[in-house]
Amino acid sequence: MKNFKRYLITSALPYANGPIHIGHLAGVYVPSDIYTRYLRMKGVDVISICGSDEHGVPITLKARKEGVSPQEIVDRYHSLNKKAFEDFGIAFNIYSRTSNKVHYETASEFFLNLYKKGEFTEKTSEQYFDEEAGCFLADRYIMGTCPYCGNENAYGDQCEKCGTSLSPNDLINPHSTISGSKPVLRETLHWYLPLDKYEGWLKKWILKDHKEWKVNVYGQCKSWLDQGLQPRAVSRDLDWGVPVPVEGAKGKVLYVWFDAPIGYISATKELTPDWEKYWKDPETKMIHFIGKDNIVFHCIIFPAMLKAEGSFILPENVPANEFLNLENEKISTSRNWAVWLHEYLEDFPGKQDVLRYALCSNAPETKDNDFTWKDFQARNNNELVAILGNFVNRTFVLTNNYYNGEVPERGITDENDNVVLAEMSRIKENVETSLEAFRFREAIKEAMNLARLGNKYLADSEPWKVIKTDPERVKTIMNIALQITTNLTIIFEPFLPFSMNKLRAWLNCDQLKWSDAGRTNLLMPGHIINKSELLFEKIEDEEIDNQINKLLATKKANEATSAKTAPSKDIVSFDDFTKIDIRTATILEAEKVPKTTKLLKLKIDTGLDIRTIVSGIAEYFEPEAIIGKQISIVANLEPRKIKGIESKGMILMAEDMDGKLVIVSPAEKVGNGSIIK
RNA sequence: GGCGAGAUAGCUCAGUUGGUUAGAGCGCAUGAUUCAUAAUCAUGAGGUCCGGGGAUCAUUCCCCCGUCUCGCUACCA
Repeated sequence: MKNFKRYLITSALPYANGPIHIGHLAGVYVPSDIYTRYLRMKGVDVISICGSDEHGVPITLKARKEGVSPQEIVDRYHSLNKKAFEDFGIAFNIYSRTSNKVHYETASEFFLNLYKKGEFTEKTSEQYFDEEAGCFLADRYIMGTCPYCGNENAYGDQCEKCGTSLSPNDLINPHSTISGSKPVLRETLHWYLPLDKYEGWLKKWILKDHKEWKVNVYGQCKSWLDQGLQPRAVSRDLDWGVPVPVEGAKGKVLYVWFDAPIGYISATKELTPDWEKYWKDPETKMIHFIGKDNIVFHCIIFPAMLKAEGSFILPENVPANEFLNLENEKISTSRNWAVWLHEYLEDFPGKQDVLRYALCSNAPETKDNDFTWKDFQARNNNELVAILGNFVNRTFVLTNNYYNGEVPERGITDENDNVVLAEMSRIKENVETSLEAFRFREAIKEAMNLARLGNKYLADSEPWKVIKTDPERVKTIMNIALQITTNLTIIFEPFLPFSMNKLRAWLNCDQLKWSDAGRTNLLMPGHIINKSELLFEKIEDEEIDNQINKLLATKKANEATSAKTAPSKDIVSFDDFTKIDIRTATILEAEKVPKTTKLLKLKIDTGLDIRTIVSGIAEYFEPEAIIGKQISIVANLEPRKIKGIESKGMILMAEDMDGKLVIVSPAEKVGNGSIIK
């Protein structure tokens, strides 16, 4: 096992188009913070790097929507998130941002280095250009009619109505969202990083040399490498981002995936003039904390960039977590389905550690997990309050009652005492092993065992009884209880820094080193401890109900807005309306179109004829289940070839907010071909 | 559609390089206890280890076929 001199910890740069939520915390920032704090307590040289990722198309879109500049958007979320992290006790050495000067310089320089070394390939391709606005259009800036569902507001990369992924060329009647004009195809030059060139090297580096990586991480890398890597464009036609620093690249910026990871480097530069020792000395151990959606970037693409540059070290490990759900549903920024960190801090002042504890205990380390407010409450009331807080409180009350806060002398210890004393260092080692292996759930559980040990020790030795018969013996018992309490301040420090800070103040003791954990003489006889308060408070049902109601309100609001989102269409004349031939029909046969996810091929009886209609409903209906159903169709729609099958007509569906489809059929059975009017 | 990961007690998760009674925490039940925020301690009940096949003396664990969840990917329509 290689011995490292220092650590470089990076945490995924949060995207500055929204606030931080519990999903980010559980997946990335809480584990990274625990790990960093642990290393600091060990006294090793470690820095923790993070910052806002502020480029990319979604930010420009949000800015446009709100009628402000992209800079205003990123300023807003950068300061919001930076403060929230600080208040939550995520102890980054620096929380930087990719819109600052150091980053522009660093990213340009990085690009130029590769450029000069000839690491890029250049390629021209045709892309849509807006002649009125005078710029190329990102896929998201192009709207048009979806060729599959007819939605007139489909984006160039995706139709949000039917969920289909599109390319801008698929759109019927494409128009620019900037000027509204019809875009034209124009040639544009881009630079590509030939990932294929690094395939062999990556295979060895990951598949052979890093078999210890988490199975989800390793598996996904293997899948990518087995499929073969393709060159990837590193530039885009956009005006928001780091300009491509070569001649003739006006209007081109570094693509955000290339730009963002360099943010780790520029943040380090901003932090210390010594940055190179963290990034270039092979005796530095670099760890990337990320979520599972980022695996490919951090395990394949960024390492390839670093390798291509040549002078940088590579990550030793990338402990990516899975995702956290909230009350059984996916967390979603756009749907406001989240517990936002800045709101939590307002709603639960002084309770940072409770959330840290709940998220760490239930971190999505091996699979997606669910956060519920009930679980949060239970973790607090049954574990933090009942086990940890209670033990601490018992020890303080007894010590203050019996000895006025003076730590008593430890006399002769009995067998049980010795077992308990020895157990402390065993727990320390267990926590250590778990942390080193990035098993944070296991680590925090083991830490809690120290408090359990304390409770059990008091229950077994019953000082409140013994005090009546053998006061000398009680001194030994309480000395041991106090040593356990002091050990708690070390063991729990990485997990619950706020509470341990309080506890140290009550114990009247300084912050100790990790290596002190397990020692049985941390508080010397005669040392005076202070009065204590409650380490944790119970959380009542009312507070939890408030939070749950808040979420229910969000749900309602979402339903209401989605009802509003379908704006009414233009008035049509009665004549126009009558042109549409809507009538009833019955499904005779239904089968899935092979090699598609959404398409069903239906044979229907329209009363006029038997015909074939292809419909994108396979995700919601089993073919067998809809055979015999009476439906409504548009019978005179222009036929269209879909997947090589001629589709004659369209089936009418009602679509709810989640995209769920429901068949529109007559309330009672009527003859096929009955006109709907 | 391709690929990756997951599916184990009411909940959140361990685990088994295949081997007699599958574990932990929380919840639940019962008992003990009162120093402690009804907090603690002990004991106990709870499981077709996603479904179906197969190989094996034996499998929750291996192989095959499915189902569900999540992620990545694909000019899938």
